[in-house]
Amino acid sequence: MPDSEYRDIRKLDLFAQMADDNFTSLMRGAYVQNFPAQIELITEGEPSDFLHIVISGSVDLFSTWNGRETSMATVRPISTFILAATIKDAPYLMSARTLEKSRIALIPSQDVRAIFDADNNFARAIVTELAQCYRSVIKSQKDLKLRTSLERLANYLLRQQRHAGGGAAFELDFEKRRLASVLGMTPENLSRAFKGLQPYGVSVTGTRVSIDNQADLERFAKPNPLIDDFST
Amino acid sequence: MPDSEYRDIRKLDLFAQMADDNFTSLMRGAYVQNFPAQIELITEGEPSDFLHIVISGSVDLFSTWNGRETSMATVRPISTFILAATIKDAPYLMSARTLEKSRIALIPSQDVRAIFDADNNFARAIVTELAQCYRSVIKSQKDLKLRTSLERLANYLLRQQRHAGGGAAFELDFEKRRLASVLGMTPENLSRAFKGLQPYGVSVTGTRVSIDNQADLERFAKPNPLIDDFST
DNA sequence: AAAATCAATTGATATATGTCAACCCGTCAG
DNA sequence: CTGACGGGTTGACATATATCAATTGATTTT
Repeated sequence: MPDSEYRDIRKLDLFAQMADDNFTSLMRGAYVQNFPAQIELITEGEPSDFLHIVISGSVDLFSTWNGRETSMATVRPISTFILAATIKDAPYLMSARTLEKSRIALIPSQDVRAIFDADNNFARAIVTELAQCYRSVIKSQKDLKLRTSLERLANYLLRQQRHAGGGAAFELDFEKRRLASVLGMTPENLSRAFKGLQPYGVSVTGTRVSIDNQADLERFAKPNPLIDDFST
Repeated sequence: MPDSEYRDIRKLDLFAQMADDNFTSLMRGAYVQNFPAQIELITEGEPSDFLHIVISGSVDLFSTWNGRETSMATVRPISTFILAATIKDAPYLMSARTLEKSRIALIPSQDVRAIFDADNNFARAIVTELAQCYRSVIKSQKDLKLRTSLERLANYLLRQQRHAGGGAAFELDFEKRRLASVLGMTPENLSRAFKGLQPYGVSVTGTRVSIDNQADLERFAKPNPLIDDFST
């Protein structure tokens, strides 16, 4: 692993405070691999052998049941996924596939658990990370249960806009079919939802979105920090 | 606080392994109170001043947005809630109200965070607890996104049946209107869903449910451990 | 360039779910 | 006893969302 990657991983909240020895030892056991797009990295139900870190590219976390599939989240550099399964030594609840060519570090789960037992700072960082993950899913759950698909899209656009810097025009960072799945609707319905937001000043061309009437859209979307803020 | 309660709380996974001194110190700062039914204990958005422990009774965790309300979970003795907010020192994402007369212990959040910093066993227990909570919400999310309301009800009944000991007949432990909210549907729709399960051998009288054709119902519900098992 | 592919869109239609109003039936207070 | 209340149910209807089939448009392959 190049030094720059090593340092980038070290900077993650999860690893920043742990003892040098322990971090080095974790990394010594790690594999780093380049994967092409559309490779299934893990399959739900399997034992959690590795903690994964996305170094570059992006990864889709999804789940299936009875022939249906839904996208649960997208992981972008640099962050980890499958932490809860690793810590609990329990089966993966979600599958993961690369969305594009991606570079992934794999840390054996038993190493993570061993260092977790030995390094208190690491253990604390894991608590913070898990609490963050937990709260994110709760927010997503509220989004799903309290809003219609049109409202979910409107709020997603506002979040994405802010994430992109706040300008009136920005790019979707999803393929639309996957955005639909993340938002809990069909691609057809997403197309119609975009049209449904036209009266509020939303226009779309390809992946480029432009919000022409910020106030109108916000009045409709009613964004709420307890659902839409990433940080809290 | 009576000794028996003290010991029951001590037995919780969250507190079982921590040092005696630290547990005692946590409990010394705790308030224990009896609340009548339908009291709002906490309101989403407020700072998380206390970690709550339900000693007896039951508590509904719910959220609201734009005049709508949805039930997120029910907490039954003996367990804690609002752990993630306490640890992150972040606002509550959910509100909580008593469903019946309930006895609740309140531990000041800053005490929890202080002991969390001082007691490694406690910190580890928190990790396990949070990982568990996180995985529960993920399962619930999968349930919501991958299943229709009829399928959610069918699987809920199977879970509840197992929880009640596995016999063909058992009691719902929810008021139906709240069950509807937990399952993400309206009370009217729940009524119809129960009827929709009659062909699979489900009959309901009041809160008593009887599953007359286990195999048929399971064939329809297709329960899956990665969604429906509590433990994993 | 022609053909093949695939995401995105559109229209027609079906299904799922929500809403509203009415009613039933227990419980409880007067 | 009686009337008010509240949860649950039912029917009629409205809306939201999914499904299916066809088309478009862009991109890649041959």
